[in-house]
Amino acid sequence: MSCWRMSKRAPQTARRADALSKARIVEAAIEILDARGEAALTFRALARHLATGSGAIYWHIADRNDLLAAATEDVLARALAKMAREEEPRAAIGAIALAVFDAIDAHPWAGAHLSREPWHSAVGEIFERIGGWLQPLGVPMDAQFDCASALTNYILGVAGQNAANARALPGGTDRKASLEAIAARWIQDDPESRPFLRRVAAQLSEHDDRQQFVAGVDFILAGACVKQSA
Amino acid sequence: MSCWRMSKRAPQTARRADALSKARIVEAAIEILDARGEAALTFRALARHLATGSGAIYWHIADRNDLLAAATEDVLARALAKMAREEEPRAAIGAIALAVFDAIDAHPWAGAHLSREPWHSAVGEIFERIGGWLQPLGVPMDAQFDCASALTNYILGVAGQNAANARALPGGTDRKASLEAIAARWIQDDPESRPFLRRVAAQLSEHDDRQQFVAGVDFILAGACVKQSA
DNA sequence: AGCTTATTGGAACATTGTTCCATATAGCAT
DNA sequence: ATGCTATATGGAACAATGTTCCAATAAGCT
Repeated sequence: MSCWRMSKRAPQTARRADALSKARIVEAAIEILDARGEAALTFRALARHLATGSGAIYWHIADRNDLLAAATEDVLARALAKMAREEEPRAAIGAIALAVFDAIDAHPWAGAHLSREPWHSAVGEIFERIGGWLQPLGVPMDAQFDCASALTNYILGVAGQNAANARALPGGTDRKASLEAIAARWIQDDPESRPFLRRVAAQLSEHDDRQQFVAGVDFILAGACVKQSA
Repeated sequence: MSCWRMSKRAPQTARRADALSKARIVEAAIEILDARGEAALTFRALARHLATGSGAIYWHIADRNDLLAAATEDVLARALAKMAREEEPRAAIGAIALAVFDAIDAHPWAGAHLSREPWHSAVGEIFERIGGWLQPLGVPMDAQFDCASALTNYILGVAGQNAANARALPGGTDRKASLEAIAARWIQDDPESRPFLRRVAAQLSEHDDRQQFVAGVDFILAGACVKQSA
């Protein structure tokens, strides 16, 4: 109800040296999320980490979703800010996509949140940054919106999958073995079935996610450039 | 612990006319999911719907996730089965993609589940069906795996977003108004900021999701066909 | 100094998925 | 028919969670 700051000014003067604030709460949340995953972020764990009670936390944030959104914003804004600047359109778009990919690879819970809430401001930022390069890249005017959308959808899709993988393969699990197990289940028993999967099974268990991600971005860009202006 | 059927044969003879079974439970779950969304699928609601107790349900399914997976499998298998058969590669891939899109549009919770568990057997089926057409379509051999992956990622990304939209805009909400609100938040106040988003804001709030989805598929396919064989 | 408001900590609540268990039923052997 | 055993059922009980509530505190203002 009475959320953060209905007062006139921001509370410049801290209550104590370690006073609570949205920023400090988000920081603590990110620590927990990175260390032990999304399921470990409970209000009790967070309160313990901050040496306070859950009620105090609710004074600064609206609810758990608000907290996850703020943590996601934090992580993505930082990643996009310290991105290398590029001059050439294709390289620039690739750099943006990879910055997002790497941020989500490092913080899979953020990817899960973006998939769940695609209207998050970070998505707007990604959409804008990518969209701005489509004209210089030579994507026809009437294809630019669809192209930016396709790229955003693709990036969010990969984000969600990375988050799912991180959830399923917590550190220490043998990635290759897990992928082989999935491939085996997909291929099924019948030796006639699923010829395509059989053919690419080795690639499935050995491929590099990051490299494959870039390949997908390149497909979309190449396809959008090829498109004839109507 | 003792999951379904450790007995020698399947229980051919039903206990009662309305005996419980995994199929009946999944059917009831789908009814609840379609009618009132994913959050409404609780074991208590399900037990009430089936006029039984939650313990009885656990005899047939492992846990909530197993139930969602089975419901997703059901819905997607049905959609892929009754798909129109196509002869031409591009049309065939489009038809597969649209069958998945439409199934998830009708059952957004299934999209959410697929995003959360990309190793679901339905994803294997989609991957295989699409992959099988890439050779006839003319996608270079060494690009086929990446192309099928990109398409699958893209489809799952859109699936997740559709699920999120359905969660945020339950029937009756004005879609256009909601999209305009998102666009306004994304564009921010500063009239100089976000030029691309400003330019496409109208498209953002008026576009057709299904048509835009197809455009994205076409980009990926066109891009994959253009790619030079290394 | 007193008063008001912002903030805190933790108890209490409602709801969830899941487990447990006492009971009932069907099929089978005798 | 009659008991026996594995299968199946219904609902109570449990642990965990997000959220709300509230009494107590500390800061800033007059």
